[in-house]
Amino acid sequence: MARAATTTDAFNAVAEPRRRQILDLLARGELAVNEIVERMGVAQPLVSKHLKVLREVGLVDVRDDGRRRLYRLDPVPLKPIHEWVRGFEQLWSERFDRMDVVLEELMEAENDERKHDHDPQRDGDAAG
Amino acid sequence: MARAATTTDAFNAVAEPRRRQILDLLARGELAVNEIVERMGVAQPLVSKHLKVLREVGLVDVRDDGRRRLYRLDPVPLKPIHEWVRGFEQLWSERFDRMDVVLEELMEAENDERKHDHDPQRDGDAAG
DNA sequence: GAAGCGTATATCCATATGGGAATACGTCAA
DNA sequence: TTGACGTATTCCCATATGGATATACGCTTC
Repeated sequence: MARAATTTDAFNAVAEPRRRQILDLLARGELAVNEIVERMGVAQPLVSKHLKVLREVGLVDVRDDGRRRLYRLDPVPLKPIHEWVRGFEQLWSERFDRMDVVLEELMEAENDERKHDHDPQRDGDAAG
Repeated sequence: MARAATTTDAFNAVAEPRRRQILDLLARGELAVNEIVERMGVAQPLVSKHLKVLREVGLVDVRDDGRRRLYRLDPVPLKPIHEWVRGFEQLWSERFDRMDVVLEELMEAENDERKHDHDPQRDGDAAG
């Protein structure tokens, strides 16, 4: 019945453009409510409401500072979104129209993760 | 006023779990409505409704086949989501604890985007 | 304590959602 | 044509949204 609450998960929370905008702002660093209000040009109560939604899905943390409240980004709840969409990436990306390249990149990525030992000179070729 | 329509963009369309499920199913290949209904175990009119939303945001294409309608995935509208979330990836991912690697990957991505201009007549060359 | 600031909460409203049920529509088989 | 099938559409409802406005709360300074 009715649409799922915006506080259900990050998918729903982030469907609202202004909430994405807030997250974009907070990506640069901690901000007080009023600073967000000024940068966005919307009413303060509205910003507080959006922040509440973001808090409830864990996308932001709050910290008291005198009579101000400083909000900080917590990107972790975005992970499921990233992972879900990522599964479709190969279906649109030009980078993936040749399977050998795809596999090569995947293996490089795995190697990077496993031994943190990547090749320092690989800028003259490829993709060109 | 009121929440933005589900048909506003992919962000809103995809906020609904069943719609993500449909896209997951279609990622494997074209499906008729009834096949989706069976795999999801929900009422047929509901599936048709969800498909309509997905159609309106361009996430699926339809094709008539006798009295059936075959739905096919079109992942392109997911791109903005992927790109937006990707901007936050470095904030949680282990792969990004080495800044040099991060910067290198970002520059590659930018180059890829800028050169989108690649030769339309030949698809067998370059890129590798 | 009073005033003022920064922020959160409470109403109010129009809107349209996801679901269920019933039904209309188009196509194929007798 | 008649019927069955596969899909889409219509009507109904409870729900809660985003925004506007007004107000309450907590802290700080006087």
